[in-house]
Amino acid sequence: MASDFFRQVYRVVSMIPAGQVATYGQIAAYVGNPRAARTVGWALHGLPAGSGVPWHRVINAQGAISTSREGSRAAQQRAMLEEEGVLFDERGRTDLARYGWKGLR
DNA sequence: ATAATGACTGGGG
DNA sequence: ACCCCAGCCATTA
Repeated sequence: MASDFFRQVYRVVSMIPAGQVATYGQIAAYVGNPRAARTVGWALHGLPAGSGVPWHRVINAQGAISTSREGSRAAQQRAMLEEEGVLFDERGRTDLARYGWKGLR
């Protein structure tokens, strides 16, 4: 566990500013593997609570929460994002064009 | 080393 | 918009 890949993922996710969200594919691209979106999800899956990593700011390319397809974590993720200013529509989606993280630039 | 799995993504019907 | 399918990748058994 905790391979270099995971650490890179954690580092990138930690860079996401509050009030903004990034997609799994985007994180994957930042670590050098734009095709490893699934692996990014896997990395966050094994991430313990209180690790300091804002995993809740990572969502799928559709701007929706995919957290294990359902569960208490999904609801909590939505709540945390709303608290940061990220609003969801009726369909549970965010406006990536507005909240999407553009990167460090 | 091979097979299965999963918090993904994009393309096609 | 919705549903289904195939491709991709690192980790785990």
